[in-house]
Amino acid sequence: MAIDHLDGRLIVLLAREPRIGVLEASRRLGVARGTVQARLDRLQSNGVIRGFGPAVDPAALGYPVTAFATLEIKQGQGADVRAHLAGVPEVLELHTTTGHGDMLCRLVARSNADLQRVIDRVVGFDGIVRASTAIVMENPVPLRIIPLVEQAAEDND
Amino acid sequence: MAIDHLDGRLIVLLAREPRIGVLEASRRLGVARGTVQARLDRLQSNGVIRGFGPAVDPAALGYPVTAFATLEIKQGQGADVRAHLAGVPEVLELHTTTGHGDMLCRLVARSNADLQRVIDRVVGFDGIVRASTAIVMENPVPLRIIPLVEQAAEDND
DNA sequence: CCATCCGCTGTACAGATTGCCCAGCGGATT
DNA sequence: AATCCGCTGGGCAATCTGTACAGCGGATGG
Repeated sequence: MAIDHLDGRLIVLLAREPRIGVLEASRRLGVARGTVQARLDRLQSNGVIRGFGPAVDPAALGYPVTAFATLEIKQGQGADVRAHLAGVPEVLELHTTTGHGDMLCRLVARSNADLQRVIDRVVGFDGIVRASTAIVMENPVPLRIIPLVEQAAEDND
Repeated sequence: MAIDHLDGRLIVLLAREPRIGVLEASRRLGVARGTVQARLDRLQSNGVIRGFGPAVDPAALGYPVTAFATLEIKQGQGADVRAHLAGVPEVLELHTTTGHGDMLCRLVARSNADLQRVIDRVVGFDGIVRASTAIVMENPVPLRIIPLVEQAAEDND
């Protein structure tokens, strides 16, 4: 479950240069190929590495606007709302949370005007009481994991 | 920039089975290998596909708690706050937004107790006026892109 | 102190894949 | 009618993958 230093270096290496294969990785890390293969297998069956899916940029697909919506849900409607939101392609992510709202979701849209359409579709569902939306202007820190991996690796030296 | 139906099928296929190579993909899609290679190259130079980095699960690394913090920033301190937050490994993502707060960031922590430490570190910086945190309880829709890809592909049939 | 287990190393081999190239073909454009 | 462009189908050498094996050293347990 916890990762050691070599695991950390391997993950960081794969994150930086995803196209390299096992053999090249073993050369870079200075270990035998079998070791890298064993580590990779372990990391994947561990669930530490979920997969190597393509990282698609919504902006390049024509959805340059991102927003976060905080939703307030009518008691007992949670399941229905989840199913509703799961059916909206522009909902990239949905969390249930503590705090002021009950749910937080990440949305994308083709434009600010289009965002209105998306929000209407999202909140146009019985069970959603109120929604407040924050439009993303800038993304100074894009979703990242490497610093955390490095810290986790150091913790287990 | 826009993607056609074949691009869409290719992305979906890669997302479902990331380990398959170009040759296998061409067999599945029923097109020539060169076509898949050309499409992949184009998608990557387009920026539609940013890469194939490993998807690391913070929970498996020992950080099972996720939270979103809305930050209010003192005017003119934006750049400093960004740099500060970029230096905290537990900050996985940071956006500047419209609306009530000025920034929204995604945090992870080893436990609810550890979350306190992370938040203290995040907000313990001159320039951050106020922070409100929502702890994630459930994640009914994990970060996804396939439905959007399918929609974008259909739009360009 | 000794036996055992486990992970890493280094090597080997057949089979599959990659990167690259080319000629031909059909649809769309001009 | 001429041209451009993307896709096809084929071929080639070089590389990588999957898999297996024996040896080695450190850690564990008796």
